[in-house]
This record gives sequence, C-alpha cells and structure tokens, in this order.
Amino acid sequence: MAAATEAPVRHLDPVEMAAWRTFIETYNDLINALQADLEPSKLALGDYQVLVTLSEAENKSMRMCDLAEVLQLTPSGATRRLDGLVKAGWVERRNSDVDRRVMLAMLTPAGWDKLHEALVPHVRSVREHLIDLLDESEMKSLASVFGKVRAHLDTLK
Amino acid sequence: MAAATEAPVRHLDPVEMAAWRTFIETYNDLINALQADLEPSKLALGDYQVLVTLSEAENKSMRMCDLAEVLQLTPSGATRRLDGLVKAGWVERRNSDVDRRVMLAMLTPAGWDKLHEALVPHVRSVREHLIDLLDESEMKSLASVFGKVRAHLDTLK
DNA sequence: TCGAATCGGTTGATGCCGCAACAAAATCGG
DNA sequence: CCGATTTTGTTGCGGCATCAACCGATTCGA
Repeated sequence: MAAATEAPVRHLDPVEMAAWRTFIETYNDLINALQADLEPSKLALGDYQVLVTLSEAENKSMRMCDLAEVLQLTPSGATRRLDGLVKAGWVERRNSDVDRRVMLAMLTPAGWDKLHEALVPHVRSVREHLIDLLDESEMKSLASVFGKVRAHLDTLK
Repeated sequence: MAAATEAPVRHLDPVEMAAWRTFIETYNDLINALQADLEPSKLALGDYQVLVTLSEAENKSMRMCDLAEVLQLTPSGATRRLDGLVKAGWVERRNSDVDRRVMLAMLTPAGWDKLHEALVPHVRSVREHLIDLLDESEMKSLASVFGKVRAHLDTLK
C-alpha cells in the first residue's frame, strides 16, 4: 500500500542507477541472443517454452488455462501460440473427458523429438550467455534478487 | 563461433536451474508492475524512456538513428514510437540544419513537464519493486551480473 | 431444481515491433 | 566531378500479444 502519495522519494544513487540501467538495457539483448541461438531449430523461444512446459506435465498435456498461466500469457495469447504448434504437428488439441469446456494441449511424439533437438543448443546458449559467466556468489545473488522481486510482486496479489 | 557442434553440454544443476527460471519468470511481471505504476501518468514505459533519453541529450534533441540505438529499437520502431509522442505534443520533429537526411526528435516544454510529472512515481516504483528489496551485496551483484552479460554480448559484435 | 454467476476457450479489433523495400541525401573513389 | 555506395528515415506487411466480447459448460444458491 503506498503511503502518502506526495511523499518525497530518494533518487537512485549512482550505484543504484548503474545497476538498474545495466540490468534493464541488457535484458532484451540477452533474450535476443537466446532467440537467435534457437534459430537453427526453427523454434521461437515462446514455442520452446510451450514444449518444455508440456513435456514436464502429467500425461504431457495441460489445460489451456493452466498453460496460459505458466507461460504468462492471456488465454487468447495461449490459444494463438498453440495454433502454430498444432499446425507444425508438435502439439495436439484434445477435449477433456471430465469437463467439456476444457481443451487439453498435448505434446505429440514429433513435439517431443523437436524439443530434444532444441534442448542441447538451448542449454548451451543459456550457459554461454549467462550461467557460465557468473561465479558462485553471483549465481546465488541472481536467484535471491529475483526471488525477492517475485515474492514482493506476489504480495501485491 | 561454436566449437564442435556435437559437443556434450553440462545440464543446468538445480541451483543454476532455479536461478535461471526465477529470473526469466519474474522479469515480465516486474516490467508490468513498473508499467502499471506509470499508468496514472498515461505514459507507456517506452514513452517514458524516450522522454528521459531526450531530456539528457544535448539541446534536448537527438537524431532518430541515435535515439533508436539508445532505445534498442529498429529505425522503424523509433519512427512509430515518436509518432505517438509527437501527437501528444511532448516531442517535436525538426529537420537538421547540417544534414538534410536527418530528422531530429526534440523534447518540448510540455514533454519536459510530462517527464517530471512521471519521474517521482517511477523512481518510487523502481525502488519499491526492485532496488529497496536488495541489500548492498545483491545490488553489487545485480550490476556485475548484467555487466558481464553485456560485455559478453558486446564481444559477439 | 432452476436461474444466476462463474469458468474455460476462441475470435475480432487493435497496438507495437521487426524486416524488407524504398526514397532522398551525403560521401566516396577514380 | 560524376556515378556507385552508404547513411538516414519512413512505409507496407506480417507476427505476436492484449483487451473486450462472446458462447457453451459448469457450479452455486435460494
């Protein structure tokens, strides 16, 4: 809850400003690099995330709304992302037996293969562009920093 | 240049995996929170970045191509982002005296006012959602982590 | 039990961004 | 000095995301 809205604000000191700007100005390039490394597999990063998510799910399938939440998409965004994967034959839509509103997204064998084709290069890429650059304390800080951010955001509902 | 492409890859260990996923799954929500806090000012985060960038520039104006680079947009992206700001009266397009290809984007007095209206809430927001959550060592790590990522990406051209 | 509220998913409209193609101006090279 | 190349910015098009509206299925409550 914000206190008095006209409360003064301490501006970012040079160290804070540098940390903030470095972070914000680097994120996009990092994602683009990961995306580019996935190019040989002809997979968008978002598609890769779908395949990973489904591969880890019970029965390799999930309800659309659960999938949307994990992917941090709106339901409509999830629908349209699935469209491409279905067309490519990597995911299948299937009706639920227990709830006729529900549409299940299920990884196909071809999707499983595709995921494993992309997995190694992607892990290599994540290592190259981020993980392997960090020492142990930086790795722990990365987790704790964004863990705290996550926790704080969650308190806001 | 990747070495032997069939080289084995060390998979992410649990600590690395946790750090990576926490980071990647939190970033979007953080940005959305900052965006939401800017809502009362009726400014998109990208618009805010334009105003900040121009406000720090010589003569409060920049060439489109330089602006695009700072904003990490393509030239076409910059053109279209300017369109909205120009329509709102916060930025002005002006032809360069010295190079007739060049279009200068210049902050107007109204844009300056708008920026200062949004500045305090935005800084408060960045503090609330990130900076003030971190202790000194986490702050230093945040800078060093992304500094290293930035440096590595820069070596790739 | 039946009408109202909610849930789950899709569709249409819209917005933002990149890519490719383009035009105009500046610069380079012989 | 003139033609070829490069630089700068805009536009058409397509991709991908959201929001709002909608529909059928389910669940809730009197």
